[in-house]
Amino acid sequence: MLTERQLLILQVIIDDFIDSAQPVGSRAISKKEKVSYSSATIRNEMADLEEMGFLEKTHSSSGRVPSEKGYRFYVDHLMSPFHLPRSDISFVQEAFTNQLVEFERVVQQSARVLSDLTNYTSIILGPEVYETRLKQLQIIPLSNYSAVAILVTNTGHVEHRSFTIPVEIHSSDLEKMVNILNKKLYGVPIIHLHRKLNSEISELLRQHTDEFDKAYKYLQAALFEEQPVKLYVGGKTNILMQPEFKDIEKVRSLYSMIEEEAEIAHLLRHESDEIKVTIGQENEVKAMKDCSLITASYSLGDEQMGTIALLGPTRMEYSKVISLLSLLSNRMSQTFHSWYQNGENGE
Amino acid sequence: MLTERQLLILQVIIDDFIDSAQPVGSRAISKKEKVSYSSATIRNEMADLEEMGFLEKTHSSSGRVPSEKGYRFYVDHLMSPFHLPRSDISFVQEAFTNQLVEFERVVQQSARVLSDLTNYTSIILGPEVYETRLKQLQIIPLSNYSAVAILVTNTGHVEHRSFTIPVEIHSSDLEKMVNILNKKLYGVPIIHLHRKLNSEISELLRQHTDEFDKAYKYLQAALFEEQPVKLYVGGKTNILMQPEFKDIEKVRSLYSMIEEEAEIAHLLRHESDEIKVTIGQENEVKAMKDCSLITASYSLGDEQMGTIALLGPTRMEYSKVISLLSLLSNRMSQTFHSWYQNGENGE
DNA sequence: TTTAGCACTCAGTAACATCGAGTGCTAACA
DNA sequence: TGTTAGCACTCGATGTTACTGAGTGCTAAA
Repeated sequence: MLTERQLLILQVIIDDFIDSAQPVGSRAISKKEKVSYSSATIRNEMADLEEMGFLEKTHSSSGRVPSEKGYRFYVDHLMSPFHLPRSDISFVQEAFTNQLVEFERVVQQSARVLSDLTNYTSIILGPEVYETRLKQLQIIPLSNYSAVAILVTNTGHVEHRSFTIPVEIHSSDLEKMVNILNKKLYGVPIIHLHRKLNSEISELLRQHTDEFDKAYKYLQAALFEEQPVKLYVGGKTNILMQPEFKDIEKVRSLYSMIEEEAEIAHLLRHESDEIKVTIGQENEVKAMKDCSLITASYSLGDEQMGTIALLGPTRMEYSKVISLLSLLSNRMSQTFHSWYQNGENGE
Repeated sequence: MLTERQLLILQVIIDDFIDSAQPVGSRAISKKEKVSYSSATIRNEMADLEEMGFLEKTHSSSGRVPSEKGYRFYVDHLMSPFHLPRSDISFVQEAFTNQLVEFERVVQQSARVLSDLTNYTSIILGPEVYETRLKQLQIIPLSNYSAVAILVTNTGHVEHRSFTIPVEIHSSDLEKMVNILNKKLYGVPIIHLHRKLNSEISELLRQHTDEFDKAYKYLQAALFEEQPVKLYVGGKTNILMQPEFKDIEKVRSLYSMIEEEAEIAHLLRHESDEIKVTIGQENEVKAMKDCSLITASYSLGDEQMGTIALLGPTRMEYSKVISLLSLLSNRMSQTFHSWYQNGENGE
């Protein structure tokens, strides 16, 4: 077990290192207000803390640097709560006072806020709204050969796709089909659309002509293909400001990782509604072994909608980032909740 | 004037440097097949070429490096035409064989193709279709308090925006208004929408109730706000592979430049339908002083729709890039043309 | 006019000394 | 017995010097 003094020293060292990015020496610590021991004492404690695996040296006569275990301990037990400055809080508030009435915009805006208020890269996953239901389906012919299909959900989300119409399909057929679909599918949760289509509806449609069948296939391809979850990334260049990314090679591997949307999406998705901190090697992905990822979820009532995250070096301002993520995830949930209430009752 | 021999030597030097990124020495040149002079002769010529400003030295005893003037001359007079490998050509073809029927997708795809086939960053501006006309306007109520407005053009482009409805406006009013708008605005070119709305239509609407007026204001804000032209960027990380961008500082300034969409858009827009090469300091923007930008336009008939561009270090494979841009811009124009024909006739 | 030859330049590298921030350890102190 | 002063030691960083070699410019001969 760690003594009070060790806890204090470890905390001060990590705080200092997070701030300065430089190995911390015993003398520097002994000079801190909070600490009233001589550098020699500190040195002894440091040696112990290193032996226990919380600190590391970059070379035999260097100051100490937190190990990943050190960060982990810091995050779990040591970190002092961060009070966001007024300016930051009002910056967040302002971002939400705009007439935002689309999920997409709120999410985009939030990503920007997160990266603007930190020196890290923000990643937001979602929103995946399980309660999203089909509001309306529409086909608008553009010519004899093409049309655009539009799908509107009760959350105001609009999905659209243009497609060419094979000659053998008449546009009136399409129209009829859309009418049928609208009747049958109104209010169906989007995530069940696919299934519902494949089971009931395709059966129903097949009772009509062959042309229907073909038209249906087209429509399905156009509108109901599995859509990957959206990823919003903000402040990609922030990473370049971190001294740990002076090495182009690191930057490259991290950037190309971020492009791998599927992988990121998988990484972000998380169960609990608590804030989760993943430090360095705790990350499954190699390219992130020098990074920490902090994730929080936003939700609609009990249902989780998505994840917001910040990606930075392991030397991260954990405390600040956690406060910020917490604030933002609440603010997002709140916003969505208020809409949804209206949407439900207002019909 | 330059002698034949000087032309040859300059060409070989620049070709070599583009390939190797290393200063080129006289000995290396004299060993090339095409060149049958001794290194001493080459040295003399090099000294002359340097005096004329086509070459530079990095230090007094280093090999030569092309100056910007050298590149300019190379691009204008020296470059040998590049034959794209079969594989590249078929790669481009394949990208266009998909069932692409939306401008956006074609453009996105093209940006990807460009960056995949080069080690540079691709930027595509547009499409700005002057012939785009309003096809249909729609308001779909989501609740008593909100609705989504959808605008569809004859090119299959869909624009949408959710908005909250103030209590004093009844949704049936909105509906009526949309009907009027649809009648009056059908077929109006999108770029004239704004004007038309402000002149004729608002007059017309004002003849109705006050509520109409308010609803109209809302709708206008929601749908017809000036939309900035879209920018598609591909292969941002490609820049990191270039040895001239080993310096993080350069990368950062370039990246933050690319984020300035308005500026980039302004830079890319270009008049002629020829391929335009801008080398180093010829660029107005400071952050691009070590870069070259090569732009080509794609069009619909005589009307230019937008610009495709590649951004890389001044040491660029000009020849290859020009061939590629030319191929792609043709391919894009062709594709759009074929749709548009259909769209026009098919009503 | 071309080229061989040679003196010269300078980035890059390696070897070596110096400096100083930091450590670990020991012995003295409260 | 816990704390601290003192000191020898370590090692990255920095600076000096010397050496190497790819490259040049110039001169003189072919």
